[in-house]
Amino acid sequence: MLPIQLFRQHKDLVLEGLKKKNFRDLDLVDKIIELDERRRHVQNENDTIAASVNAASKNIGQLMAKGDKEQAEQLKAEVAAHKEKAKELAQKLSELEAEQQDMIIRLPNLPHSSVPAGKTPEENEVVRIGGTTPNLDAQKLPHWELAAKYGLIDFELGNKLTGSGFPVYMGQGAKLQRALISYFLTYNIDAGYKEYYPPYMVNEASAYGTGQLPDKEGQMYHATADNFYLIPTAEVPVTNIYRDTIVTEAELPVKMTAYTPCFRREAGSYGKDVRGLNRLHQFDKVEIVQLAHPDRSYETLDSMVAHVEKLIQSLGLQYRILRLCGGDMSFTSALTYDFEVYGAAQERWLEVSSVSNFEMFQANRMKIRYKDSNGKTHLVHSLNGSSLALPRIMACLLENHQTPEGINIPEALGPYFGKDKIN
RNA sequence: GGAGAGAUGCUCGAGUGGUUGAAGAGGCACGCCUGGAAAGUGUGUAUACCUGUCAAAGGGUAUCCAGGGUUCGAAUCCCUGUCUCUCCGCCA
Repeated sequence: MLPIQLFRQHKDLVLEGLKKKNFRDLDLVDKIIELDERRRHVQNENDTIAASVNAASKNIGQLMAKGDKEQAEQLKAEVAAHKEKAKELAQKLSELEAEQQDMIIRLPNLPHSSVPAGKTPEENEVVRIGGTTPNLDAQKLPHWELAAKYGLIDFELGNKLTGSGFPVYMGQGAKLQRALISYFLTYNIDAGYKEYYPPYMVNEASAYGTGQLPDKEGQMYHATADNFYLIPTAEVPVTNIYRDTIVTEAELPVKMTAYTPCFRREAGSYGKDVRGLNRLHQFDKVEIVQLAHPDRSYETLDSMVAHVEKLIQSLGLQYRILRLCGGDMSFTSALTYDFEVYGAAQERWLEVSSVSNFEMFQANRMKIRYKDSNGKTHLVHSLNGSSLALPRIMACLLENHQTPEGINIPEALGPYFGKDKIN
């Protein structure tokens, strides 16, 4: 949610940003500004009348204490006349506040100046490509066949237990999963991130805080009996740890990491995109989240990109980094880098991480602030990224490191997996 | 799931209708004291919005879990919800 001050002070920037993000309903901006003026006017009236009622009440109290009943009764009658008007204004004010909130909440975050214009994923900018494509022979297999060949994952069994998109990992497949989680977490912790193990379900307030609600409830599984949502990413519970808190400037940046499974309904997707591990309803992910000083959040973003890049490199995978164009960015993001890894058998790029700076968009919703040396509070900037999403990493590890003798496990995973080959 | 108790500021904790945004204590910050420290001592220490201003100071409104209600006036009374604790039941 954009701060209202931004509309009042920099309307042009708001409009420019919204256009870049391909937001259509630009009239909303003027409506918000107009509504804001009305709201302030009404608040002024409301405050004035409330002040007079308060003063009169105080007077009545003093008169009562003195025993001057007559005077008190007279004042009461006077106040009663104001009361109706006061109630009306208070009602009006809360209506206007709600209306304003409803409008602002519909506006996406503004893109950073470096975000390329564009509407579709094709217009994303390739920042760089790293790693190398393995030389696989003609017998190369896609990961779902490798998974079957080595008994790593049973997709059919998942269908039986739950439904499609809920694979069962087993044997060395399960172990590889566990090894990846441990490796990623340790890697993050070594870089100064504090590990958290959060709930897998969140309440409405949390889902609202990171921007899943309203509007995107269709993407989450909803436990209606208790009104909880299964988390679509660890970002939700982890960022909300700091909801409604004020930290000192010295505490920034706050660096957090967590492993969680992620649950996504992915309604409407089907076909070859969802083959094997490419798209699941439940998958594992290790997430990194930072709360940064507004002046330094882009340095933070760069450092997170470098951090994720190094992690992918250590797995010996070919990857590319994209800077998303305005139209392909998420609602809440100001700048997003996507990491894609090349699946050498499928011959497709697969997204394995998305590193974003949300600037103050989430912080404003969640009221995450810091206090500067003058004692003034400001919103922090929030950032997050995957490091990393497991299924597609596993898919690419299987595909890219396959040999006739088995699947080579990258050296970095040795301490966690305990073997250098799946066979 | 059943019964009961409770939710106050950074923390503890007082407060059952009238200058209570909130006593007291602790913590923290700054000053004094000191050769330096401790002790002592003084001051300060919530958030949002409105107003004001180049900034600020200042003024106003709201907030004592949340949302409603009673009242001229609510932290204090009533209703609903949430959460916590204790006991019982169940249970990995």
